[in-house]
Amino acid sequence: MLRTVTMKDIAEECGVSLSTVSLVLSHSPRISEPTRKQVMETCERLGYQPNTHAQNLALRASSRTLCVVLPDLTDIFSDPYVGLLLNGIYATADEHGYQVSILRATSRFLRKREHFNLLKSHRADGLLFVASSLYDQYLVDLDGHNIPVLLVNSIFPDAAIRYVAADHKAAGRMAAEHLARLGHRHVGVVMGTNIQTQVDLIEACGEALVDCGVPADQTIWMDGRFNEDFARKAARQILQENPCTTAILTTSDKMAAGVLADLHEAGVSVPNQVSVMGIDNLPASAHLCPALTTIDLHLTQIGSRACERLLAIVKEGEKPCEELRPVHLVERASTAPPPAAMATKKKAPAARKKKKKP
Amino acid sequence: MLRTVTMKDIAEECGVSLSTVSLVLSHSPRISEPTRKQVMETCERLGYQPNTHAQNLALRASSRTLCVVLPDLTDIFSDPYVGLLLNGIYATADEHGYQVSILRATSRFLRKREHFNLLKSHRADGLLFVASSLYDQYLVDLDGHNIPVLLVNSIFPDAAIRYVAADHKAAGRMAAEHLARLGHRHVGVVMGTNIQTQVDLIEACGEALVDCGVPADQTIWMDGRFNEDFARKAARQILQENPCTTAILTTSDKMAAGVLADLHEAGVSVPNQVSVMGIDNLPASAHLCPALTTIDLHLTQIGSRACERLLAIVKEGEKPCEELRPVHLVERASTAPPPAAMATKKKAPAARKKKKKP
DNA sequence: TTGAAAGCGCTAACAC
DNA sequence: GTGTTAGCGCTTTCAA
Repeated sequence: MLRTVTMKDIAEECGVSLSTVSLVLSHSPRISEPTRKQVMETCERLGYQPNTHAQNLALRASSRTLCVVLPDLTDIFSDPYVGLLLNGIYATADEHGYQVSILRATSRFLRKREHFNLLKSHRADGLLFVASSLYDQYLVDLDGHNIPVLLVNSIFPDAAIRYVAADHKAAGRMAAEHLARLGHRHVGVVMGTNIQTQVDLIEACGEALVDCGVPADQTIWMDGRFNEDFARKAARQILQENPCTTAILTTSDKMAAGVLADLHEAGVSVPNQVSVMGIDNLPASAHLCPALTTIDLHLTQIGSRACERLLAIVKEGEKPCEELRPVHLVERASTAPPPAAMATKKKAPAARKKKKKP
Repeated sequence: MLRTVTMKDIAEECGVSLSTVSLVLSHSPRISEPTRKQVMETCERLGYQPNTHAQNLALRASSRTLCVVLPDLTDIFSDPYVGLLLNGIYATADEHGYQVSILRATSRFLRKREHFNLLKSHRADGLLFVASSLYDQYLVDLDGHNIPVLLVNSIFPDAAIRYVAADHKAAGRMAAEHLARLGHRHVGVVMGTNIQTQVDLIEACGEALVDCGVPADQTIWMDGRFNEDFARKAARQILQENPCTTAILTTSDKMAAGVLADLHEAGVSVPNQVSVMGIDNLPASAHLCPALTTIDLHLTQIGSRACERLLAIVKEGEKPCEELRPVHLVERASTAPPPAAMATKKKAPAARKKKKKP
């Protein structure tokens, strides 16, 4: 085991006082070169490492740590959406010499209102909330307290909490326009609505669709859980309800993968019969079959930017922050013009093998 | 901002001494009920929260924190492989009331040998290394020091470091046997060899293939980087080198996704013309087209188990740990018997459109 | 049952 | 230049 060596040990070993050692270690200029050298060397030799707790205590100061709070889902870390955000957060925290600590908003966490305690107990200098949903009503508490807190790629409508998020309205519009431009007139949308940014996205999408001349009643909206399984079922149902559907838009790449899988199973060819589009641009989406057309939310950048803004708040104090970041269309193989028969405005009889609902 | 309230504040407010407050908070039985109540209530009212640094310092003790060290790859968090391991680690740490802190082995980290410092500075009670490769020679240092360290799903051949890992040899054997059982006689293997467990896996796989009657010279081995892009190229090359190939095994699901994408692009039907198989069983693999046959390494469980073992070491001291965990075949749609023409032992002339290597 | 006091390892005035 | 000293907020004997 590593025996703990303290400043006192160094001082004794060198025959100097505690404060001399302290001064050397804090790079004070008013220390003679020989003493400095001797002390440094002894530290090296004995493997001295300051006790962080003592240091933080004496500095009555920050632990130079940011906390990321994740929802308490057992599989939260294996979600690449979260991962991308974390990539950015870590990179930026690192650059600024900050540690980051990831916590989950378990029921215990919420009961004890740990988000406050983290700050009070000096375990964190600031808090980043990632992937929080509209259900996370505890966030409302954060409003007003002027606490160094920031939401990463989410928005909380009921409270004035800082955020950095992708411009989801732009994303929704962009997706709608892309599909409309290709000629799609019957689209199905698979979405989750438990997150404000999603709500914004689909609202903008709906409007844009109408603006582009797609009659509102030709669009089917399927609302449900944010995973592949729901998406699979939703895809099937959309094609049953309206066999004329030539495009399915999902509000996440993860769901798009589910749709793709379902269509593959059902023998529906993508993009020849049906186009599929996602939102997020996860790394894996480029390697789906076919490669997925999507809107790049630049999640890593959002994480990075969020961390930057939070750090500014931590260091310089109170500041509002409501930053919407640009998004971009990534066109790949999963979208194409609708099949000829479908492209016409008049509802052509569908030549598809999907069986109708009994 | 939150004003810091200390034990002293509570003591004064209640008109008792500091130590009384301390005793109350540590649930000492020798405190009168009225005092206890009064103190507790005041803590509640004033929102008292102990200063962790002071506490840790006084306890000259653990910070009840485990550190996870990840390789310094910018996209490390969005890798679901890592995510699954983290899921397990976090769940278990939580259960035991431990925090976890994730660090990246940046060059600065290595230069300063932070893995030692984390322990010395009491920022961590134990260390978990995740996704480390054979290149991470700094791990060799860990040997001998009897430090609370454990490798998660990796093995380091040059040093005696504790580990909990999937039984990769079993996985290799299982995969080989599955393909052989289906009747495949010409298989291509796409692999990475910068990780000991991978080396073990492919060795076992190669032996099993031969044992099952697949002549060694009918197997093509492609070694390279651990990502989709390499896998895509490798797949193409395998089919060029041996158009008789009826099955491609990759040593990770991620690479399998790349192979699937490449075959899709090349118009090769999976599993009708070529079977594809992965290793890991990532959540997304069930939603690939077609759904991927793979070996489940139970990564979440490995993370969980690794954390458990480390915790035992932290609490009870030195213990060796070399634990190999069972793995299981997950049969899905991407594997099937080879096409009839290929199944015969005699090399039938290939009726495939892939062009031969010149 | 409660209080006083020492000490955890470090920082930062201030004195020499 | 270097040493002395008083905290930082908490735990924990030991006394009262």
